[in-house]
Amino acid sequence: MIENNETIPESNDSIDRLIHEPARLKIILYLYVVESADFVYLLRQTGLTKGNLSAHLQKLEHNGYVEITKEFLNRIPRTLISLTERGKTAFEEYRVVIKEMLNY
Amino acid sequence: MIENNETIPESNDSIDRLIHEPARLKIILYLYVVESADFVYLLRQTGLTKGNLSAHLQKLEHNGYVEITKEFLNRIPRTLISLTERGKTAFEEYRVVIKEMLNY
DNA sequence: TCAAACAAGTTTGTAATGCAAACCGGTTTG
DNA sequence: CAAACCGGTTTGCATTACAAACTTGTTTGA
Repeated sequence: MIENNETIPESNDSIDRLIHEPARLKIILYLYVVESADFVYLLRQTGLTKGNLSAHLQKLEHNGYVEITKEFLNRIPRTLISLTERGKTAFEEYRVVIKEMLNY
Repeated sequence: MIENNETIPESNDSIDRLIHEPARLKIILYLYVVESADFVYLLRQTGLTKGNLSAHLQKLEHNGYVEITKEFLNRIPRTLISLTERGKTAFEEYRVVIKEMLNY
């Protein structure tokens, strides 16, 4: 039923939860400076477990924030990950939002 | 079932998830400037639903970040919420951590 | 007068999420 | 040629955020 005259929550939450999640924030921070990294590198840098990293990367990929390409480097698979333009922009916007919130 | 989490110091320089959650971050931001607010005020300011606000406040209270006192103002209940010293410190530390992270 | 509406929260049910263990296909090693 | 190893992915589980439903008490109004 329709009800309740409570304040309508502002749908404009503005914090991008996809980036906000600490594990993904870490990932993005690395990608932002490196421009391209492979799975193993991120694994070491972030300290996440493999499963965890894999899941987060897939989430980022599904949202178009990162691009994942797989290649073989003399028979060994190699997964390259890079921030897309969209991901880069989203991160920059996220940073602005947080900065304003915490005002510094 | 594992219980208890009293006073686990956020020792490491990792992100304090209790503050990091957007809904609670909002709450804390208001409390940080206002020093004391009532439930209804926070409700309007944050745009959260009542249930949601209630749950988050309880979580903050259980971790000693806020103090909740209930009083009656001519028969009407009034819930006052304020940041504790611990909460204030935690927030300031959180801000430093985020700042460092995003200010590479 | 008393029931219906309202106000201020709390509790409950559920869907989404993060996490690590288990798994998998291929490769190297002993 | 089996066992260990690598680079990931999938699965199962515990936690969480969220809003609906409920609760307790007060005001309104017919």
